[in-house]
Amino acid sequence: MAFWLFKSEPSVWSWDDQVAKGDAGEEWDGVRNYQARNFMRSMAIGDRGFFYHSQKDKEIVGIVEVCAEAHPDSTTDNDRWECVDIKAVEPLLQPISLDQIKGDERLAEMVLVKNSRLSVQPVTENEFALICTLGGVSV
DNA sequence: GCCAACGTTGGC
DNA sequence: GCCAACGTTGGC
Repeated sequence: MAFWLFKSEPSVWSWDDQVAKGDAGEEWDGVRNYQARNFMRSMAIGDRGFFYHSQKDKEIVGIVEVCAEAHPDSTTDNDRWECVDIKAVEPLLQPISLDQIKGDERLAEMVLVKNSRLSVQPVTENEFALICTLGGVSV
């Protein structure tokens, strides 16, 4: 299984919006970046990821699961853009802030730190497990 | 609100 | 195929 991080600006699409969709999940649409799209193409059903609030909050707030593989993005006619569907699994009891990640040498190599503009990115298994632990949830 | 970093576009 | 111009993202 692979691990990922999905970044969203909460005023556009928040964790609460995601939770409201329940197990049906929702398209992670609107991505217009090849790197991010390519990561989504490589995702498999059951992969886990973090849900990150950018801009104001700047923290990882929850865990999601991929529930549909890459398919055309319904928000555009341009067939080069694809997206997966994800569903909320559980919130972090303790959200993990960007500051906290930057301050932890074990997490300093995260793409979130290295390339802050990439909206869909891979997370290593170790990073995933550590953040789950820090966030108060079992993996 | 600013700006650095980065990605994309299009003229040559 | 290069690169200048432009647009967008997101941290500060």
